[in-house]
Amino acid sequence: MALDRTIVTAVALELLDEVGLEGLTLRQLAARLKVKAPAIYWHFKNKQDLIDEMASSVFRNGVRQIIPTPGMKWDRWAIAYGTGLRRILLLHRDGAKMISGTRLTDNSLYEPMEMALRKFVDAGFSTYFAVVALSTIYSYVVGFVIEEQAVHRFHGERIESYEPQQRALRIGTDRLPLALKAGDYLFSNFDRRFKDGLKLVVKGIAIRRGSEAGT
Amino acid sequence: MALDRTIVTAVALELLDEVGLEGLTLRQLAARLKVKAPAIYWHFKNKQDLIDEMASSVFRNGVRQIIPTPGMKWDRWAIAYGTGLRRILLLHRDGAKMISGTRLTDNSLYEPMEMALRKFVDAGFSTYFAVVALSTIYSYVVGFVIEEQAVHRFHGERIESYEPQQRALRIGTDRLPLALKAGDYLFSNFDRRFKDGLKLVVKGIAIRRGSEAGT
DNA sequence: CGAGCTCCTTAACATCGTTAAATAGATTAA
DNA sequence: TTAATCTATTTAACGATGTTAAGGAGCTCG
Repeated sequence: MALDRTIVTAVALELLDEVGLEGLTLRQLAARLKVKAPAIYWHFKNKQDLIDEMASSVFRNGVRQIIPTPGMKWDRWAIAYGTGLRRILLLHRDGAKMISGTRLTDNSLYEPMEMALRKFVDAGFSTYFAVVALSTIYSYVVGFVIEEQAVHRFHGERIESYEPQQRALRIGTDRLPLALKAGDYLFSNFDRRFKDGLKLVVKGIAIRRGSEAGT
Repeated sequence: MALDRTIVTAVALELLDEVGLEGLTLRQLAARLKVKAPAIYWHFKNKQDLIDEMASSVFRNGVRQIIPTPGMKWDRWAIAYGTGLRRILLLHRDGAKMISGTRLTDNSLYEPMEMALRKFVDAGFSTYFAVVALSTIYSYVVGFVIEEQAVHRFHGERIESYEPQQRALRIGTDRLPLALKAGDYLFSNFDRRFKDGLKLVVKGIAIRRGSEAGT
């Protein structure tokens, strides 16, 4: 009855948060919608089509967070872009994996991209280097959050084999002191490490701005 | 008979190259090994265990490419590390996705990590910033190659909806000139864009070296 | 010779994505 | 008003998947 792509997508995202991307099945989703599984095929071509729509929906809802603010200087905005992008990916369990495996064909996403590139170009970047800058931040964020969500699954819970003690046991105490210590930084305080990595990328963009790319 | 984890893993990687991560099934793998599917369970706890081993194997074989050379300056090596890491991920279809979804628990990987961190620390970085630097490159590379392999699946073939013309149609010609032009850069010449992004990251590491992180 | 271990097969299970066909309800056309 | 058409779903089924249980062949060693 009152069943359309929007509602199916919304409920699918709820289910995603509970069972993860692997656990997301059409039968479970259908049950939540008080419907049988094949009914979903009236609204979506197949499961991938549904997942594409889920990803697009998440992006569409969050895109405001990463649209350039007119007055803001390019480097401050670049930080805001990376931060906002991460926040979007963290909105749902396995968010980064979901989005990375998806073709974001939603046309409404090209306009924010245009604005983002414009921000760089207006600051004096070539179009090519604007693309490099933007996509480098994007790659960094997606890569970071995929790792983050592999450890944190959602908010809170941790996965056993990432427990510091387990890791320490495998490494041994003496021979690899740096690798051992690295665990403290790698598996806790993701916020801080993310921010520091992002700052570093933006600094790199700034410094390579004049010297055009490829040199 | 002559069936062990090494052989199963090797054949699984061959199969991966032909069918991709989604198409990789235990029955197909078993057929190649001239064996029935449950035989695999003698050597591996389950499918994830197999995939973990595949990923670890790829890494173990390629790790030499990303081990620091003693004489090399840290920033030149950082470039070599990113480049080598990408090459490893590109060795197999869906390589980046495979590795990103995997816990690399192989103990033999901690030693290269130790050496990598040592390279940074010896150059004057704090342990924390060495971790930030290394993991930032890692995240960037993984994120980049996931995208790259979504477009290129393997070497050569391209996926239809990424075809420039298709994209141009969706975007429209006039209103979003930068987003349109971006397609040229985003979907061709991955080598160049990767290298430029990597350079940018390494430059960022260099500049933030003195000013400790978190500031 | 026989017990036990290693490694594989046969058989089966629940579950999955997906398709085909039937069907109820609403809308439209005659 | 009735017949036809369209929309949205159900029922039934298919082939395929990961995985488990039980059994059996072949080797090793007491």
